[in-house]
Amino acid sequence: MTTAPDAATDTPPNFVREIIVADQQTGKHDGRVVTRFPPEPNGYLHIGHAKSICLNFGSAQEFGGRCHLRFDDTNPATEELEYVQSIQADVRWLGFDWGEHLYFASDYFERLHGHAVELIEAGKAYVCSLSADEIKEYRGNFYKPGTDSPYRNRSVEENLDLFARMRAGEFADGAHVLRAKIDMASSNINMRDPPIYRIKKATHHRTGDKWCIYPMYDFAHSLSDAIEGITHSLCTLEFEDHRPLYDWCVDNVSVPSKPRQIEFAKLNFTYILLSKRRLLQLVQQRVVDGWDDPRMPTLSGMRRRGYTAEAIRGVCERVGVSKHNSTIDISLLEHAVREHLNATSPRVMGVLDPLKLVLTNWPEGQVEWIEAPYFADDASRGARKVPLGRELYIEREDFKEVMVKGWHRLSPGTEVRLRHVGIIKCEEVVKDAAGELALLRCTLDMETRGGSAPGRKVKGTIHWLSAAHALPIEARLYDRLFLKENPGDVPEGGHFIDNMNPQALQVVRGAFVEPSLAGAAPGTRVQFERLAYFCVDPDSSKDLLVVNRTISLRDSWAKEEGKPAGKPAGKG
RNA sequence: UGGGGCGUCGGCAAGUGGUAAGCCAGCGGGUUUUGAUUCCGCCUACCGCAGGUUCGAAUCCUGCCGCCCCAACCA
Repeated sequence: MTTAPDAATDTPPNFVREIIVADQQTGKHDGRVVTRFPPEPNGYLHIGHAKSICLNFGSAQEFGGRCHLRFDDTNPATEELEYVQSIQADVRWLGFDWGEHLYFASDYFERLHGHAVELIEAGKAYVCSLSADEIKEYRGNFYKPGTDSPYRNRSVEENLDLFARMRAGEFADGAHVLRAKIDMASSNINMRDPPIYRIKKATHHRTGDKWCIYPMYDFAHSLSDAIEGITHSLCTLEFEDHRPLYDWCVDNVSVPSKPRQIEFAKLNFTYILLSKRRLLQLVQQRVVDGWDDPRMPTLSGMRRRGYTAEAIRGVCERVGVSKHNSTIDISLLEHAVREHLNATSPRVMGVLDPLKLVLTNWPEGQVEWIEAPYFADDASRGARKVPLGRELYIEREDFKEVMVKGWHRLSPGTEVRLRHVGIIKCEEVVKDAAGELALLRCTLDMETRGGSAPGRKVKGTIHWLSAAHALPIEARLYDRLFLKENPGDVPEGGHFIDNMNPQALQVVRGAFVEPSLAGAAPGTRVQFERLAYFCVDPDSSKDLLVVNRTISLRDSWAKEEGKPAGKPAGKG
């Protein structure tokens, strides 16, 4: 009994992999592994889908199989071409490739229809003319078995005729439905003669008006899997009750293979909402700026925000695959994002809230271009030149007029290091007429140029910009979209939108970045040293760079400062 | 009054009869020209509860308890 793949891929073992390994060992499906990712094109993909994508494509990859991308487009009322395009882009961005295997359930409409006829001919399906309400009534409930439809015993001929006329468009929506004849007394309500075809006179985004009857999920999905030779059909937990019906469909129709449905728990995160219905509301009510708003948990939103595919794949891997309904701590996602960005983002300097600082002993008009490496620990990864002049901007937050214990940035009379430059001392604090802090006058210790000097030690290093060269930017600071750990937890009479974080987006104008970023392409990711990771937004123009804060750096000082006092403050 | 799942550290999650991995979070410390990164420690879980089988059980059996899903002509 060996589960060798684990060690090789460094991914934790899980029950799905175990099943596949066991199937390969027993020679089931001749050892082939064919999976599929089957989205309905009725919305954008979000991070919850990422788990399914990684599982399906990942399993196929791992076992030398293939994974199909199949659109489950059987409900023309909710589906759109825009979604089929965005879904493909997102799956590709995540790093997966379906090769030739792009399919649509709608491509099987003719064939599925044939299988429906096959069922009718075998006496295993019938046209039911009860209304939706009546069908519901006849279905019974959890405790009461259903009762047979009065149309259950229509003759094969009549069923065939009726079904043909349904297809021909002779009847209005809802007039008839084709039902599988299974067992109205089953303890599993899905088996109580489930409808498998309904009349829906709607234009389909691919088949247009060719059809006015459409197959239902259970029938279309199971047979599509079988038609494609899917071996392992991975879906989420809520479909467990559907498995008997899935198997019934495959077993009662002449399809070339017998796939196995396996259910796993879907992904959930604290502070994130992954309900398609609700995400759609956010978009439609314009609470956000679209599906790709960087505050959205959609793959397109996260991409625009600066999250990387590697990070998202990484979380999916760490999270594992099980049958528990679980909610992952959002910090795991944040960790994965920081981890990858830390390893890949060039460091540059940007100032979000500028405070002017004058180096009084720096000659007026003199500019020095300092060579600064993009990665402090690896010079081979490149460098850029940063201009240094007499007038600088530093982060307002890095100056405190009144010292506090533990503070090691700038204060009147204290020293701090200017990154890549040397040690400066704050000699004078200048205020404006209104008494507001206007600028700092400092001196640069020329003995410490470069940043260090024997015997000199300063605890703080701050970032800065040459005022004359600083590039104006618009910084969009993003934060969690919801304040509640479970955004879907809404009090009586409340709305989930009430749980939103009004500060989830703060637009900062009047921020600056070093000139090396001039003309940076949208999608460029960098770290603003000591602040956060940023990503250049497509809204940027030649006049104004727009950057999105992907995620802030961890900040143990802020945490320290925010701590409640250990003991009552001393008096006096 | 039904059926289907699931219960292992704060959050995930390994473990499949031999005496509880790992990750995230949290806490403490070292290094550091990012209070970042990194490194080193700590986080002492009686495995939902109660019985039973066994030399030995998180792992097997029984009974409870708790949580999730299911009664669309949605997927």
